[in-house]
Amino acid sequence: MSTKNKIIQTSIALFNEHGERAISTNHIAAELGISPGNLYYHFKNKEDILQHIFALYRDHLETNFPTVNENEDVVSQMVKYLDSLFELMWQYHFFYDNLADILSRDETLKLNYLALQENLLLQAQKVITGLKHSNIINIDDEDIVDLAHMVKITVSFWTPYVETQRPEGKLVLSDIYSGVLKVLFLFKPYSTDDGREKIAALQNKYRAMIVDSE
Amino acid sequence: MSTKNKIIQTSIALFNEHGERAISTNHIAAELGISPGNLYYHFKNKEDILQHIFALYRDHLETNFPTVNENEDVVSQMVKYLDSLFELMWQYHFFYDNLADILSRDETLKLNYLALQENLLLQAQKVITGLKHSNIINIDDEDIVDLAHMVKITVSFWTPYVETQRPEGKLVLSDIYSGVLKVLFLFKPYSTDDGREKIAALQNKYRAMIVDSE
DNA sequence: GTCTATAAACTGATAGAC
DNA sequence: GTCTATCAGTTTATAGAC
Repeated sequence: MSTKNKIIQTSIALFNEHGERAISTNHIAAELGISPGNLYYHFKNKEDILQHIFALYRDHLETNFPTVNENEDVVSQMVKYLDSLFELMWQYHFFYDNLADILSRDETLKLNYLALQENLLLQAQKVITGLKHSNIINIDDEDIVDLAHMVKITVSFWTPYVETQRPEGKLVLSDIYSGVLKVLFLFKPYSTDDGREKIAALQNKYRAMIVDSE
Repeated sequence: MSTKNKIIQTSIALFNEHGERAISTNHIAAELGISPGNLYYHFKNKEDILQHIFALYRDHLETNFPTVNENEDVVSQMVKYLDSLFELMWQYHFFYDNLADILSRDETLKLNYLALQENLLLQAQKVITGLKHSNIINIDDEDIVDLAHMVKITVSFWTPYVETQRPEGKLVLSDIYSGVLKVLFLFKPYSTDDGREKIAALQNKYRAMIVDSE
């Protein structure tokens, strides 16, 4: 792996472990066993590193946008998407632990973040519309945007919520599953008779996975 | 006002304006026109200031816990509570902009925060149970805890969500109202025929308030 | 590409005079 | 209670040698 890539990977690991704020460029260099000068040869500054990390995150996200496979069950497609989404949030959770702060210090990053958010809102609306057209849920069209926002808030802030609700703030694998369950919970009250069963089955599956992983 | 109080109030204002991270004890002293030494006479360190601010926040919150006035409409009691809750979140929004980070640096603060959270979860459950017993909503008892968590996430992260969804991150008064609307939206799919009307009436009221305040 | 050395700026914090 | 003076430590960032 190139030094540049090593710096990015080590930064992500340290940021997730100790928080972005607590980690200086010196820490990153020391962890890698390289000099601070070398780090600054590869990156203009810490902001620059954060921007590269965000680009990586966005790429993961955009290559995993929900597929529209007509032959496959809509619900299982959605759950696959949710699954990879929450895992991604786990991989980059430091970013959401400090979201408002990080974005307020870097105008460029903020603009990139905003562009992605617009995309994600549309994506969430598409998923909800798909569930509606497949008769899984029944929701007024005028409520779709609101529900999409609720899904976004839940996904975005699930990791900081979990971390701040327990004495030892470490995230574990089962937290991903309970995040998926929270989104299913948002859909549940809108479910049709048909959808209710499918959602209940998924809930049971994820609850079992939580128990298994402990 | 005592110097100690002035330091707290100025700190809240500066933290909300520029973010907690960007504001040092030197900044606070300079803004007040006092010396850094004087600030350290009143507070042991920056953590100490944050703990005092949190105590203030908690006191506001606990004196505004939802009243159980049997003679008054349950829904309007709840909305009054939501209203003051979101206003409080606005007054201390810097705290939630950086929640995971701030708590990870101060064990004592984290424990105080956790104790409050337990209380708030119970409080949210009580409100939901109240709505159920008044026949405003219809919800399975086993779903109440999940819904309470969703309400908590929504209230806690509403201000950072709004700030990070627009180019200029400043919060305005109407953001409080749309926060209340988001919580009403969470209750809506559970509403009974009777409750649906009451919730719709409130939605209209808050939507009008948003328009008026712009 | 990488290292050493180092500067400039800032932060948190304290001692001692008034 | 408040100020001046000052410290030790940290962070970001660069210049110049290898």
